Amino acid sequence: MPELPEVETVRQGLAPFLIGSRILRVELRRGDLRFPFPDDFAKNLGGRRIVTLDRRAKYLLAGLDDYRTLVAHLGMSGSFRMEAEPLGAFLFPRNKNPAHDHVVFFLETGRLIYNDPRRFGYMTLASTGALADHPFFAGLGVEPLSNDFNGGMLTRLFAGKTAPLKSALLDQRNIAGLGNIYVCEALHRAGLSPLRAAGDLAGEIGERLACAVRSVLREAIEAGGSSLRDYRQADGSLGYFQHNFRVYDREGQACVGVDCRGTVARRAQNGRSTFYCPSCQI
DNA sequence: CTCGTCCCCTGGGAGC
DNA sequence: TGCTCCCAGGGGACGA
Repeated sequence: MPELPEVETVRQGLAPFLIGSRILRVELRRGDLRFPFPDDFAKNLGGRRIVTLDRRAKYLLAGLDDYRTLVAHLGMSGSFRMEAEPLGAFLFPRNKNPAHDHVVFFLETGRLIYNDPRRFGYMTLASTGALADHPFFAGLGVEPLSNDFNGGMLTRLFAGKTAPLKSALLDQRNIAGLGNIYVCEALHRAGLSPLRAAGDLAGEIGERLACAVRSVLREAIEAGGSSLRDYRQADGSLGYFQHNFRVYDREGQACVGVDCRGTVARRAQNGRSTFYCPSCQI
């Protein structure tokens, strides 16, 4: 489900409820998600105050007052929702099967519930100061919305790589936070074929791709992310960037590129669907 | 190292 | 209506 824009949208939605709020207790309804919860996970969270809420790649990071950080990854189908009354109506997305509510955080500000049908998500506690060295983060690539990310660095990053552009962009060790949707969308915006070798980016083309990546991510965050199946914003409302897809899930439809008469195609790369226009992506 | 394939899990939609 | 098959916003473990 969630790529960088969705996680960022969730972060922004949860921040007012979480930052400054104390965790009264945590209820684990099963012992594992993708991985087992660490020993004493719930116990160690009880009584802590959340002081920061950040995002790295597709991870949510809740910094605690004991210099540890609650790390959460939503996998494909994970979602957080906040049930709180101060804002009026209960914030309760109706589409969630309560059988998949796996973790409940009882906060001073309400209940924060983690729901995840496929259980590809995971959570852990890590030392805040050593986060960069944690196995989840040590190998992660550049944040595409950071100042470090631009055409020159992208060209250098991909230099010598024989993997197709699609795979290189999806690889979290290169750029952290892109997923299948936004890779497809960025490549279309840049007019680049997903099949082209990554090492092949000349200077001006690298700049075009970097700009496309940044613009699609920024616009998606602005739109509250993309709601396909399970994704909702933290308050249960839908994102609407899916209405702006140019290629993703548009197989057989007309390319929306200016002056392009092509048709959107789909093919498998690394076991996932790539959507692209063979006419204007070269 | 770098690639591709398979797998984890549940649910929704298409087709018969 | 009900079954089967395919597919899905992620990513880790393999083997070549």
